[in-house]
This record gives sequence, structure tokens and C-alpha cells, in this order.
Amino acid sequence: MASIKDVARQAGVAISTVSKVLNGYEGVSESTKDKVNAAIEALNYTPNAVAAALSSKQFGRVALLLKLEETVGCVDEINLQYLSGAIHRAKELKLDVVTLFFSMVADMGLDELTSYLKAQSVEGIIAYGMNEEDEFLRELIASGAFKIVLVDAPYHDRNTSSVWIDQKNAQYEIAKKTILGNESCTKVLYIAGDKKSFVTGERIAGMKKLAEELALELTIEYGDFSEKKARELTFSYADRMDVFVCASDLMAIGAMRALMELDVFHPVCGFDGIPLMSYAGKQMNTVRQDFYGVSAAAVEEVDRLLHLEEGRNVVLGYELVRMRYQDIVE
Amino acid sequence: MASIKDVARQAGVAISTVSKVLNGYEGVSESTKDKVNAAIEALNYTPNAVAAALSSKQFGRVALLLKLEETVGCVDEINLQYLSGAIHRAKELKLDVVTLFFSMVADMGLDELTSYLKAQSVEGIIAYGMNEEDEFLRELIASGAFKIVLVDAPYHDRNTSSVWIDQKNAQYEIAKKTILGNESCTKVLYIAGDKKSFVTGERIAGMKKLAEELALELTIEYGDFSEKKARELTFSYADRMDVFVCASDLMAIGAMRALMELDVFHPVCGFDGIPLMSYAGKQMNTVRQDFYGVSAAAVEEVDRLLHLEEGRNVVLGYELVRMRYQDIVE
DNA sequence: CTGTTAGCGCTTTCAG
DNA sequence: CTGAAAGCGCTAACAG
Repeated sequence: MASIKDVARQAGVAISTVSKVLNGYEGVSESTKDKVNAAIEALNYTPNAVAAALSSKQFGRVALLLKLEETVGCVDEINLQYLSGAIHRAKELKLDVVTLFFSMVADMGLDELTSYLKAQSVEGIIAYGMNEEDEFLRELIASGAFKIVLVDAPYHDRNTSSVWIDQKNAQYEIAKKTILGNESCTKVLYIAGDKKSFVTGERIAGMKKLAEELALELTIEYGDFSEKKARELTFSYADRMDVFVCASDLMAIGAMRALMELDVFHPVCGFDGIPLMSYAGKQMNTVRQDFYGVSAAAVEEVDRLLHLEEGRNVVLGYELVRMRYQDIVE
Repeated sequence: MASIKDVARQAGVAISTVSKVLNGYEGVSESTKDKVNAAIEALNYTPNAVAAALSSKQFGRVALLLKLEETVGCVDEINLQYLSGAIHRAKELKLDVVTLFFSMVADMGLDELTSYLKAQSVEGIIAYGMNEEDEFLRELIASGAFKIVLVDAPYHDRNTSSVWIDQKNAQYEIAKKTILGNESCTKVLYIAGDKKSFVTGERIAGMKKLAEELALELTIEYGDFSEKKARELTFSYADRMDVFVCASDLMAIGAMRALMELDVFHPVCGFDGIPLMSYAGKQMNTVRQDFYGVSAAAVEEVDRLLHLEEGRNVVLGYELVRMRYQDIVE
């Protein structure tokens, strides 16, 4: 591998000059810049990122902290989209990413985790799906040792930003669309997610707003993002409700299945917009979240935090869709 | 962050001595070793991996090269298990992993890709699900620039190993179990995967062996791992066959659905053993592949290759299972 | 057994 | 505008 020294020699300039053009610093004449670039080209030179990191003490490394739920395989698609979005954007921003799973760090203490990450030279962390119970993440934030971006959790400070879509409004809109799209829907069962997830509260707020606006009779139950629970809830509420609004597609499938078994029709709507729904064999309204885009935005945000000390909330858009479920996967 | 220098000072020894105990080299007396360890403890010191890598020119970094099929979300679970297995094992072996997707590198030339990876100080690559069409991977192997482990592709040389389960025998056994477990199954439709995947040929070989042994009438069709195609094939062969052996769970679901629609019963078996099957609402035999374990083994193998120049084929075990599909996800 | 020393490849002052 | 030189934190000969 050619090194910066080779490039310098080839171009007939000093190493520091090469470094300057490499990093796009000003104060290099066009002519030398050209010479350097020619040399880089000729030698097929790629800077050694490790050496650069050591020298500059800027590692630009961010850890992606993912939660792998063993029980529900259907969220894997979401996680993979998160990963894909983050990794692609990180490549563009020339950030280095490492993927970690909660299970790897859950049993570490704060000190151990901190030095583990520091040793890996990570400076930033993107945490997906943190919830109220994740005490250690809270400590990590409080320690201020890292720049952190929380996806789907509402907190920000100097070193911490949050990135998510407007859950409240999305839930409001998809429910509204579903309810107004069908006649005489006043009694609404809202099957919420799990109590500890931050998104749950936001979405409930959206439903309450809608209930007030349309004078609905709103009943709220927690389905814990479980198809089974949603199914059971639907069974027990089927004869008392007009419409079933669910906080996830998976729960919406559970609700639909219950209604099909009972052989009654009620509108159902979901949330997430993942192709998992292909297996349900029906159509329904849902909110398509751009997990890839959210994750890419999180990387941008962590990049920003790496340079500025100024966390913030980033709220992204979403899309209301009517999913056309193929019954069969092609 | 404390550096090796601080540790040396604290322990009253030279930095090279600290380095030696850090790396477990011999030739350090117990007493100084203790002093050094005490200093490390006291200062809560963690070695800087970047500096170590630069200095030793051993980066121990391996890239995981994954293929994300946009069309079929159901393989996401497999990919995530691959990732999880690799990342966990890599942590234990103190290897550094980066996750890459084929889509990120597909449009690069060999030189570009090589220098991209070299710049990232990648020394080893684990490629998942490479198939015959992946020309550039073939070139990468030929270039000899990296230590490569292929998962589910049968090739090895000095710098390349392969890791997979015994596809032929697994297919043989699961089909045998299914066929012998039901009466008078002689006409067998084998719905294979896609022609370009290496596993396809292996599995077909297993079926041929079985057909010979049990004097079966074996018909082979390619379902391309598509639920839809498997379903169509099943429709058209339903009245001519006794049993439907499929090269993936997803195709097995397609076959089962077709049979259910036709309201006839024939035994069906699948391959993979992923919970996706939960959605089918039936039971069937399948081969449970331990994707996590395969991936962990691949990391071990790349670690071995990093030290030895001696690729090989690693064949792992599998399990025949009868999946109990919950119809509902809890 | 222990310490001294020369780098790894790059960034970054600071003179010229 | 350009170049010389001092490290970043660590490893690895090589002396002692």
C-alpha cells in the first residue's frame, strides 16, 4: 500500500501538503493541488484511516446499539433497515460504524461499558428503541462521555439528540383517515403498544386528540405489540366496537384475524408499514415509517453532535398508506 | 484516558514491559507483572486499540458482507442471526467487525473495493450467501488480498475457507423422515431453490441419493425460493404427487397453501427452521439451521486464517425438527 | 528479565 | 503558499 510519503515524493511536495489537500484545507495553490491529486491517482493511494485517527485523535466512530427481541422475529426487518440506513449514510459521511447489541452490553456496568467503548474509540452512539426501563442507557447519557442519538425516545441535552417521526400526529392521521373512510365509526378500541415504550404515550396522545375532535368513544388497551394479545382484545371487544386502531401492523393482523374468525367486519388500521403484512391477506391503512431514512438521519445527527455541542429533537415525516398485501411472497 | 505511559510510570517500569504483560508475552517476572496489573487496575486503563493496530500493523478487522434482498423480507431474520453470531463471537475473539452490504460495494471495481477495504484496515471478509453470479467476489478471492470465509459457498484455497452445514445430507434426512413418516409416498416433487445458489445443487444431490435409495419417482422443479412459484408448482403437480419436499420454509408455506386451497392433503417439508413459519398455521418437518452458530464459526475461521495460510472447508451440524407453529405471535 | 529506541502513517503547529 | 518536525499510543527489535 502506498503511503502519504510516497504520494509526497511522487508529487514532489511535502507530506504536510499532501495532508492538506487530502483534508481539503485551504492555502494550497491550484497547481500543487493538481500535482498531488495526480500522484494520488497514479499510486492508487487511499489514506490509512487508522493512522489518521490516531494522529488527529478524532476517530469518528459511532456505535449502533440495537435491541434484538428474540421472541418476535418480525421486527428483524425494521432492525435491518435501521442498520442499512445507518451504514450507508455513515459511509457517505466517512464515519466508521460498529454494530452492537444490547445483549452484549447489558451486563456491563457503566464504567466497564464506557471503557469498552472508549477502547474501541467510539465517540458517538445511536441507540434504537430505548425505553423507560433502560436504566443503563440513561446513566450513559448522564455521564456525558459520548455523543448520543436516541431513535424513538424523546430526550435531548448538550450531547444528546433524539430522532423520530411525529408519532402523535401520525397516529392521529391514520386513525382519522380510517374512521372517516368508514361510516358511523364512533366506538373505537385503541390497542396501544407496551407501556414502557416512549412511542406508546405519543400515539395515545394522538388518539385522544382525535377522540376529542370527532367526539369518539375511545377505549384504550395495551396490546404490548403482541399479535396474540391484540387478537384476544379484539375478541372480547368485537361486539362493542366499530373500529380497531392498532399501534403496530402485527397487532392489526391479530385484530383482523379475530374479526375474520368471528366473521364480522370492522375497519382496522395498523402502524409501521412493513411487508410482514403481506401474510395477512387483507388490505388496511397503516403509517409507513421510513426506518432507513430515520436511521440515516440519526447518523447525520450524531455527526453533527460530534462537531457541535448542541443536542436537539429531530422530527421526521411519514406517509399514510394503504398496503396492498400480496397474499404470496414472490 | 490513561495511556500506557501512565501505567508504566505508576508501576515504575518501562512501557515495553507494560506492553508485554498486556499482550501476554512471556519473559516478565511475576512480581513486575503484578505491579503492572495493579497500575492498570488503579488507573482504569484500557489500551488504545487504534494505536496498537497502527503500530503492529495487525488490525484484526473483518468485514461482514451481507446481501439484503429487498423483495423477500423474511430472510431478514436469517441475516440478523448471522450478524448477531458474528458480532458476539468477534467480541470474544477481540476482533473488530464492520458490517457491509453488497449494495455498497457492487458498483465498485476490484481495485476500488480493495483499496476501500484496505483503507478501513480490513484484513478478513466473511461473505454470506455468495452465489455463482457474484463475479466480483470471485475476483476478490483470486486477488488473494484478503482472508475470506464463504458462508454457504463451497470454495477454499490458501486464504479462503468455506463454512456451511452439510446441505446434501440435511436435505436427504429431512426428506427421508417426511417420506417414511407417511404411507405410500413414492412420487416426490422436489421444489428446489434457485439455480445460481450453491446450496441448491447440494440439496438436489441429497434428494437424488434418497430417490435412489427408496426407489422414488423424483421430479425436480426450481422454485427460486419464492412462495408464489412454489404455490404454482404445487397446484400444477398436486394430483400427480404424493409428497412435496421444498428447499425452504417459505416455499413450503406456498406449497401448503396450495394444498389447502385444493383441499387435499399431502405431506410437505421445508428447510431453514425460521419462525416465519409461525404464520402458516400448520406443522411440518424442517431442517433447523443454526445461522447464529454458523456465523460464529465463520468468525473463528477467519481468525484462524488471519494467523495461518491454510483455508479449508468447515462443515457444521444441523437439526431435524418438527416446527410447532403458533398461529399467532405472542 | 527489563529498558531504550525506532518507527507505524498521518495531523498539526510553526517557521520559512 | 509550502515544508520541517514533533508527536498520537503502542509494538517490536535490540541492548543491557
